Amino acid sequence: MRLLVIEDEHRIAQALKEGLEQESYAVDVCHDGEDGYNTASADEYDLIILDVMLPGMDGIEVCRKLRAEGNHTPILMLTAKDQNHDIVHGLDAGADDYLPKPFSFEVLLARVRALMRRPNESIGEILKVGELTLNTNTHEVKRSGQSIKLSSKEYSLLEYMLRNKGQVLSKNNIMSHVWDFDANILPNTVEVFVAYVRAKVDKPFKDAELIQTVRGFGYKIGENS
Amino acid sequence: MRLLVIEDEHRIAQALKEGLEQESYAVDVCHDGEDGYNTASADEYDLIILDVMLPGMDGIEVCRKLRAEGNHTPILMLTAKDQNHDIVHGLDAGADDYLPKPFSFEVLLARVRALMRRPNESIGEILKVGELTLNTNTHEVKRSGQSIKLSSKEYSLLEYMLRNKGQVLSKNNIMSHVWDFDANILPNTVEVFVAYVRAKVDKPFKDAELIQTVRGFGYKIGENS
DNA sequence: TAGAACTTTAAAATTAGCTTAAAGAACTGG
DNA sequence: CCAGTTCTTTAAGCTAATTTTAAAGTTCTA
Repeated sequence: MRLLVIEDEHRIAQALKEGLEQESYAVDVCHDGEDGYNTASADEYDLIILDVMLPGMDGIEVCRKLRAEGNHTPILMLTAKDQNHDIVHGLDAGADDYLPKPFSFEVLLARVRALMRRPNESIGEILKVGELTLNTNTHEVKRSGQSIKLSSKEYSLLEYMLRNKGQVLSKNNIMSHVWDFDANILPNTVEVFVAYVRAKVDKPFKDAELIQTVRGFGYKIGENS
Repeated sequence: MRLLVIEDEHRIAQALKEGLEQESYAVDVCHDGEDGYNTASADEYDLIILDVMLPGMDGIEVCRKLRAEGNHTPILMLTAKDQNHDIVHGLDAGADDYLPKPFSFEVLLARVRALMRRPNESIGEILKVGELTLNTNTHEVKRSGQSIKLSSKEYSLLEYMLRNKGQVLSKNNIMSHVWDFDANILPNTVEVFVAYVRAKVDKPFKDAELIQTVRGFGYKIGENS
């Protein structure tokens, strides 16, 4: 779990870093709002500990900007004692929690744990065609309940086709979307991989063939012709 | 939104009820732990405001019992001022938040709003996959009742995987969540640590291998393929 | 029915991941 | 503060799986 601490007082920042590292968290530190904001939006953290009072851009502002750009990383805000308006503003700016200074490390840790405890909410996008499903999170591919094991390229090919189901995809199109840029591939490679995927996804099942050849144009995945 | 207030001081309970009703929440009140616990487990509330100090069964106990029976209703705990151990115990018992008395109504309202915003059903602090458990509080890791000793990095890696169980995590993803910022690590380091964790967590146990390699994509922790 | 378009097969080339060993860091107990 | 220990990281060799190519076989259609 990787945390970002945005706190201008070096003494506190250092203490937090050390204490949290003791608890086996990976911790990065920024000392002003600007820097903190940039770091937070550039990298994916699991939690941000954010001081309200910061030189330049303050904590509320940092928080608001991160939320505005769709960043949902949990934020624990450190507020000055008895500054209720900080708390209210902070929470309204999208902070998930606050901790009034001064606080004991033990309490901080409990708050951090509580915030980390949130759901595994990753919304697994599941691509489907007929009885075939592909879970983009777990990379699980199934047909009629039966699990299918694909290699990396096979998976990429199938995923690409499913994301464009019903459409006819030319070999060139497939080549440029499934292989990378500098990948000098022959069209035959696509044919071979289509065959591999068919062998695992279509052949073992009696019902409709999902992957269809459109002679002269390319391939298509879909339920019926 | 329906709230339950469990608070023995009638004056405070009444003030909360009125204030919250003003905000158009439906509010029920209980005056002791027993009654509060029964009410909370009988009916489905959207939020429970729970005083720690209660006659009979105290707030911590109420909280623990509700969580034990799988109730995930967000709980905001009211603690006595400067009783840090209350806070820690409360959070560890599964409370989602706390508010030290005395508090302004404005702050309470902000906390209530924040909790309501939060996705329900936050995961407990014990992470599990099959027979494997990891206690994020004590850092204890067990499989089939047997205690397993992990180093700090090994622990971090396993925790991260468990928090994202079922999902395929690329080496890069793992690198950026388990190691910090300036950590220049090779992907091979991840491979080595996965091997270490496997050696302690999977190898000594005959049953299913929990940590799976998804060739070309990364690693996944989960019960079955 | 000839030729283009696709399929299949099998072998060669490449790569990902595992293992091992050893160097360097960070702790620990005296 | 130092020596021994444990933990973290790198590097290199190995294996097995995947990717790619090439060539021979089929099918379709004009």
